[in-house]
Amino acid sequence: MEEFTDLVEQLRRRGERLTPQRRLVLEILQNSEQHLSAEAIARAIVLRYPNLQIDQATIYRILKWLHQHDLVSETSLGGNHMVYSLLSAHHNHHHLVCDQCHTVIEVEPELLAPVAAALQERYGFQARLAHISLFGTCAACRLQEA
Amino acid sequence: MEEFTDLVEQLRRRGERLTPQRRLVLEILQNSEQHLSAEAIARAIVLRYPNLQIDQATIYRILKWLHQHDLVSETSLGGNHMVYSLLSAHHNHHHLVCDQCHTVIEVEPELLAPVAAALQERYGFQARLAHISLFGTCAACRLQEA
DNA sequence: ACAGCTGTTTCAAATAGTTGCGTGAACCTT
DNA sequence: AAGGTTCACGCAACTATTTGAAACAGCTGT
Repeated sequence: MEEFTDLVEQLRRRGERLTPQRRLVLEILQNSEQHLSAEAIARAIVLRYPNLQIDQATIYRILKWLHQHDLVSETSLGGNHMVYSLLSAHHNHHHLVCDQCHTVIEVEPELLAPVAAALQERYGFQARLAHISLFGTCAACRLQEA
Repeated sequence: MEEFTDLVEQLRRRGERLTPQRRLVLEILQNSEQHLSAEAIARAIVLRYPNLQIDQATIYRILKWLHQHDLVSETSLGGNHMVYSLLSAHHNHHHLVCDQCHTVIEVEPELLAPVAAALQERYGFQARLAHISLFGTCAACRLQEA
């Protein structure tokens, strides 16, 4: 809960407006260990506050807004929808997604740190490398091919 | 044109079925230097053969099929649609996409080669790193922020 | 050239996400 | 606490892409 007010304060300090809808989405993300889809967030809201309901367009706008402020990641895991999760300092990682069996392997964020450094140095580009997905073929599926 | 029959033969050898629609999409991709959206491909087809018309669902299915066979890349450049391009040995690259000004910087594929090697070695995962996009903030936009 | 098996095309409908616009609410000022 | 400005919300319409099902067409063997 402390983290929650933390985020709220962080946003307020940036001059952002805090609506109940925004607090709600933040709360849901805060209380989830996993990546959530926009629809899962909507369901979680209704589950927790059965008489509330947030428009889907609003949820998408809030997620985009949080993403722009670098508070959540927006990731494709190969399915037909994006998943979102809070960018806490701990618990960051990237994803290896197998195109064949759709398994997702989580890898340490350090793996891409040298890339980020190189981009910064050579292009002055500050890459946002958080919860990225890389697609390919996992070890098990490679074996099956042979 | 030689490359074209090359691709066709490559697919036929794999036992794939070659329909006029597939040849057409291949031809369009072959003759384009740039990344094309599905809609751009449809337009290009009508432009070249005004009395022909391929269903959009077919175009999407063909593009997915070519992507699965590692003949084309499927990339998001931050807009609301994917772009596709032939994976010729030459002319490969990755993209740095600025979230603010939407500028796209092309970078050499070698930049991610160490990552691919590390993933292979540590996870047995064979990553498909071709025409990937990394998002972030470009040098110019970073200056403006300060 | 023909027949048949199998995979592909088309059409229409579904899904994920976006956008324009009018109303309403957050936050600043007083 | 009231007033006004600015921006977010809700609704509905729209775009990009996917999927199911039925008709159709490559390719193989004859």
